[in-house]
This record gives sequence, C-alpha cells and structure tokens, in this order.
Amino acid sequence: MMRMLKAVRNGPPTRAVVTDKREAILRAATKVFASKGYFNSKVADIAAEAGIADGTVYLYFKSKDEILHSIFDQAMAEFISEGKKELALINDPKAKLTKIAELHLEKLGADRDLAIVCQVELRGSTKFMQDFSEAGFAEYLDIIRQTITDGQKAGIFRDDIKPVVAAKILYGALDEMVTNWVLSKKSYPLPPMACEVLKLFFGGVLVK
Amino acid sequence: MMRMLKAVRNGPPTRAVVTDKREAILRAATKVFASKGYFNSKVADIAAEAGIADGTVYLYFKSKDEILHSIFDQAMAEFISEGKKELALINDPKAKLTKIAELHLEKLGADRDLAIVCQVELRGSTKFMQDFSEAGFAEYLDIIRQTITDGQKAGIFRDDIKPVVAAKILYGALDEMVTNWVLSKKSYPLPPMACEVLKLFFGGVLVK
Amino acid sequence: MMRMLKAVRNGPPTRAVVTDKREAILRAATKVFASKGYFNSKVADIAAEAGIADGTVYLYFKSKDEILHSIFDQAMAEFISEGKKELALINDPKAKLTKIAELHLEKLGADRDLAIVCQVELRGSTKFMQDFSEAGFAEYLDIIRQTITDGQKAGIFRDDIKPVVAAKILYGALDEMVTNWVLSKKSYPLPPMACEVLKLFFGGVLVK
Amino acid sequence: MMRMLKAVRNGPPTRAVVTDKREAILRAATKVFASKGYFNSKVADIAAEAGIADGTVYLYFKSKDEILHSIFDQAMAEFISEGKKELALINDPKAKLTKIAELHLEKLGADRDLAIVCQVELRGSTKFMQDFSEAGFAEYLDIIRQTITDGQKAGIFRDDIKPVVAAKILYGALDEMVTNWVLSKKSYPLPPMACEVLKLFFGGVLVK
DNA sequence: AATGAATGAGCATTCATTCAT
DNA sequence: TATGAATGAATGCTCATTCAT
Repeated sequence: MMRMLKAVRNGPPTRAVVTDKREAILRAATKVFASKGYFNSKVADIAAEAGIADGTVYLYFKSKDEILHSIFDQAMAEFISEGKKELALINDPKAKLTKIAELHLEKLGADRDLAIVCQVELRGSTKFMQDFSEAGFAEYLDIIRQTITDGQKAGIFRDDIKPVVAAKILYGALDEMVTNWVLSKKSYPLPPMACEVLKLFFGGVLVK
Repeated sequence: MMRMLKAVRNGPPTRAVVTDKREAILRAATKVFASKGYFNSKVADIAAEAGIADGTVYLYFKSKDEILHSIFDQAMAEFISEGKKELALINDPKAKLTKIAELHLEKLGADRDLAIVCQVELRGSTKFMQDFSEAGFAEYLDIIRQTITDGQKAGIFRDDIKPVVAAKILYGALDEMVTNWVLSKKSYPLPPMACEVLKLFFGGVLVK
Repeated sequence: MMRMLKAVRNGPPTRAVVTDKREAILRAATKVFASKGYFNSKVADIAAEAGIADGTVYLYFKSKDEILHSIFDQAMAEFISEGKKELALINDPKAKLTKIAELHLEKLGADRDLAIVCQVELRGSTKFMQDFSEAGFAEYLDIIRQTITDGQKAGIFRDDIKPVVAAKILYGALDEMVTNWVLSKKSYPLPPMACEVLKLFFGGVLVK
Repeated sequence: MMRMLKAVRNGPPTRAVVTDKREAILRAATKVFASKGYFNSKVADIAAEAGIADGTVYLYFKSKDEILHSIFDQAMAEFISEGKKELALINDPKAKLTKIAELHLEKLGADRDLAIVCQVELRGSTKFMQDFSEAGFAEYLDIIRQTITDGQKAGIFRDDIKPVVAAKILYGALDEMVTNWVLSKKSYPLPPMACEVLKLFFGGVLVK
C-alpha cells in the first residue's frame, strides 16, 4: 500500500509530457479494461483510446500486464498517501475506522472504471492476488487491525473478538459494497454505504 | 442460486456414462483453472487432465466458456439443493443465519480448487458477474435478506438496519474469509471462521 | 555429420503421413528460404508453399528456426549415411578423396535450393556455424583429414603438408565451387568440378 | 574489389567531420553485427555503440542495409587500393599469388569483427552475394585468374589447369582459412596460413 | 461416441524509419 | 546537424474449435 507514485508532478516540462502520456495510457487502459475485461482488451484498443500509436504504449510500459499492475499501483499509492494524511489527524479508533471506510468508498465511488478494474479484473489473476495479498493488501488490512487493537486497549471494542478477523470482516463488507455497486445496473452513490456498514460493524444486528 | 443442474442424475445407463464423462471434464477443468487461471488454461490441458481427447470436450460443452459457467452452475445447484433442505428444518432466524454461514464455508472449504475458481476466476468476467448478480447471487442474497427481515419481525434483530445491506455485509464478510483462505499460504480449516464472522455480525464490535 | 534421420520410412501408415507432411514442410521451406532468404521468409510463405495452414507447421516444428536446422540436419544425415556406405568400399586414399569430392558436389548439385540454403542461409548465423563447426562439420573434416594421413603413411601424399590444413583446403575449394555454382547465373553441372579440384589438389599448379 | 569509397577523404574540414562520424558508425556497426548478427542487431544498438542518437544514423546512411554494404565496400576499397599498389611492384606470377594470399589473410586477420561480418553476415543475403559476385568479387577473382594465366604463359604453371577454376580454388582455400579462424574458439594468427595454402596450391599433395 | 490432426483467426510486441524541435 | 519520441507495418506463434475417420 506504500509504493510511491512514479509520476513526477512538478518536474521539468519534458518530464511533464512523459508523465502526461503515461497517465493518458493508464486512463485509457482503465477505461478499456473496465468495459471489455483485461483478456479481451487489445493493446491496440488502449492505444486508440489514448489517441496514440500502438508502439508508443511500449515506450511507457514493458507489457500489457505491466499496465494493469500500474493502474493498481498508482491508485493504491494515491489512496495510501491521502489516507495516511487524513488518518494522522484522528485518534479515536471508532472515528478512525469510520474515516477508513469513507475513504475506501469515496475513492472507488469516484471512478467507476477504476473500481471495475480493481474489483473485477485484478481478481482474475491468482498470481497478482497472491502478490497483492503479501504486499499492499496486507498493509491495508494491518492498518485496520491495528486500529481495532487500539480500540480494544482503550476499552471501546470488545475483547473477545480477534482483531485480524474483524479487520477482514470490515474489509470484506466494504469490498462487497463496491462489488455490488460496480455490478449493479442502478446508479447510486457509493460513499453513503459506509455509514450502513459501520452501523452494523460497530453494533451488530442483535437487539441489546 | 437456483439454476437447475443440466446433468441428468437418474437417467438410463447410457445417460449415466454421459454424466460421468461430463463430470470428469468439470472436475478436470476445476483443477486446471484453479492452478493456472481460466485464460491461461488450454482446453487441451483440461482434456489431458480428464484423460480424453481434445475434441471430446466439445461433445459435452459448447465452449471453454461454458465449462467455466457449468462449474459454477453445478456447484451452486448442489449448494442450494442441500442448503434448502437443511434450512427447512430451522425456524429461528439467528440459527438460520448460522447455518447459512456454516454451509457457505463448509462447501467451499471442502474443495479448494472449486473455491479458487469461484473466488478468483469467475471474477475476471464482468459479464458473468453481472449475469450472476441477476440470477443465482440475487437469490442467495435474498434468502439471507428474508431471514434478517424475519428476525426483525420477531424482534430479535435491530429495526434500524436495512436487511438488504445487512445481507450484503454478511455475504461480503463470508466471501472475504474464503478469499483469504484461498490466497493464504498457510493451511487452516475454513468452517470455524463462520463462528467468528457471526459473533461480530450479531453483536458488533462495540462494548455494550 | 552422424545425426540420424528422425523420419521413419517403413513405419505404420500413421507414421508415414506424419513423415510425409513433415517432409513436405521441409521441402517447402527449403524452396522458400532459398528464394527469399531465411529472415525475409514468413512462416506463412512456407505453409502456403506446402499447401497447409499456418498453424500446421507448428505441429511438426517448434519454431521457424528449428525448420532451418532440420533442413540441414536431414540433408547432412542423408549425406553421411550414403557417404559412409560408399567410402567403406574404397581403400586407396586418393580414390577415397576423389569419391568424397564427387559425393559432395553431387549431393548439392542435385538440389539447388538445398545448396543455397546450406551455402548461403546457414552462414548467416554465427551461432549455428559455431555449433556446426563443433559437431557435424568437424566430423566431416575429420574424415578427410584421416584419409590424408592414411595417404601420407602409405607414401602417396607428401609428408611436409599438415593433414588438417590440407583437409580444410580441399573442403574450402569444394565449398567455393558450390557457392559459385549457386550464385552463378549460368546453369552448368556441378559434379564435373570435382575432377578439376582434385587435379589441382593432388598435383598443384606448378610444372614439375 | 574496385568499388570506390563513397566517403571523401581530402574534402574540406566540414567534410572531415562528416567522414569521422560516418566512420564511427561503420566501426560501431561492424562490432555490433559481428557480435549479434545483422538481423539481430538493432539500429539503436549501432547508434548506442557509436555514441550518437538513433536518428543521426540516417543522416549518414539511407538504411540499415546500406550500412552493411558500406562496411564491405569500404573494406574492399581499402584492400584493393593497397593491394594494387603492392602487386604493381611484383612481376613473378608465383610471387604475385603469394602476395595476394598474404594480403588477403593479413587484412582479415587484422580485424576479427570485420572478418566476421564479411565471412558470416554478408553470406546471409543471396541478393548481396549475387551483386558481389558480379561486381567486386569477379574483379578479385579476375586478378588471380590473370596471374595464373600469366604463369602458364611463362611456363611456370601447368597448362592443363583451367585458370578460372584454379583461381576459385585458391580463393576458396583462403576463404576457408578465414572462416575457420573466425569460428574457431582458439586464437591463432591467421597470416601464416597463407604459406600452408600456397605450398599445397603450388605443389599439390602427391609425392612427385 | 471418440479421436486428434488440421485449421486460421487473432495479437502482443518489435524496430526501422521519420520528423518536429 | 543532431536528437529521440513517435510511428505503424510486420510477423511468429497460440489455441479454441472443427471434422473426417
């Protein structure tokens, strides 16, 4: 979750162009992958969508596969960098989990194509999922887990719940909201779902 | 969740052979897809694994794609048919949800290859996911939702929670348990996770 | 020079067909390579020339490169097997060298396309030449060298000449005859050149 | 052997620079072609080796192909111009052939990369070989042939040998020495082989 | 039903060449 | 002159599917 963004934002003009074209390809690929699926998308489709020649793609990416990974890496890097900043300002574990859930759904809810790629296309690769599982994802889950542990120490959260499991459950619930939203034919705002998820996550379904 | 199994189970002897070979292909495909991924698996790999000639596959399935779908359809059909039987014996909404969670994790925990295909490979197809979303999945979610509604009517579950959302959350949490189990390098039994998920689902994380 | 021919000649019908198609591809490739050069020949050209589909080529050969090597291997194997048989009947070193020269020019003179591929196309690959240099070619040269050594022991050939060098010179002279014949626009029979080469090789140019 | 060098040698200073860069490219290309082969060498490799930009290559050569030809043309021109000078001082046909053989092996023995390109890479192109066969090569062979004819008239060389054939044989023998040297893993001086070749060429292998 | 040889459409990638700067 | 980013034509190889046996 911590890999840094490769693109330089305040570099010299030359760099800016490079970055621009790279990002254009990434944006085009996200759109194309989202609409046809990774394996059904041709590199030529991406190039056409980006308004460049086929070969130009390979000046910025080593392979079609690298494009897919870069889409995720870049999104993750942005998400993490923003997220860390926002979370640093919060101490209360409950408020922290709330912010995490909100950021999660806001980020993906703001870019449906990106959400599709992340929810649907990336899953098609066991290998990628396993790598991801080790690297970025583990880190994300760990942030949630740590927050839960903190909450338990503070006496806010129940002690008889395993933080790792609770973290997975929260993540799974959020992930499901995104997947549902992505696959749904109806168009509705995703972020408000955070509130629903948290209500249940915090209080459970049973009447007290 | 309700699509009927295409294979005939009590047909004449001739049909039985057909079913056997069909199932052999399905089993082989599940294994192959699980280990290499759908797009990286060749029909020839499946045929080899099933111990038949390449062309024979097409006597039982119209296309490679149909095999993938059939794997899911068959698993789903079995799951549903078993599930319905078991759930019919239970009245208490809480016990019913418990049984659903247990069945979900038992079914997938009993066949890792099947779990991989369902959790990882099927996701690679937006189109399939959307179809699934309309058909089987909607039905599965609906059973959960109905049970929650029943629980609310019975005064067991909180009224301020939307049943549809709660159903998704429970499904998402279970789904995440499976995905984690599938991708994990460590080997551990999946079914016990049902208890953990339900504890949190029912009671929430907050100290009362 | 001793690699055995892979094709089975008296095998079962099935085998015969396989061999036939394999040989058809080899023949087609020889023709195509000879007329356009290896790197300018498309696999599709070979397939078209052989009257088969592009993909069929890959049922018999792993790659375009393997086709080139197989052309040479097969020709070499045939040449050696025939050659050994004929040479076994001869004892006189002078007669033996004569037979070698004749076989060399007869073999290549009988198939211009094959000669072009062997003389021109195979040379384009330093790597292949080096492998060849180690394997087949070394064996061929060695047969010549041994014959010269035998002639020296028999007092027929001069003692002050290094057999290895003489062998290379004879080979080089024959090779040049073939290359010239291949590149020449005029059409003339190649085998008679053996006599000319040997006359000079045996007696030198100086007046005695 | 007589094609004139395209580069201008005594032009104005500006031209000198042009020539320098042109030669740098030629030298770089010789090295690159020798180590990877013509078809496996990229124009970008040559530019990198020469320390210039890719596009700059095209300010001095129309195409990659022209570079290969120019390497040969330039080497040939130098060889011929030097050779003619040296041969003009000699009258004796035997001494003349000796000088030719020495020059041939000295020239190529002095620049292994150049030798590789001339012996291995140039052969990969039937078309080039044919052009060469008509132009430069024919001239080279003709010098040898003429010298042999002179020797016959002078009563030094046997009359029953065809000068054209003898010329080819001598060339072929020398060529083989070079090819062997180029492909050999052992490092040894090439020029001394001239003596061996000539000994046999002049005297033959038979005991008189 | 079963086979497996044959098919041929499809596609990622390379690289010689161009051209705006 | 020099650059090097951009181009886009070109092609070896794969593999789902067919069909004669």
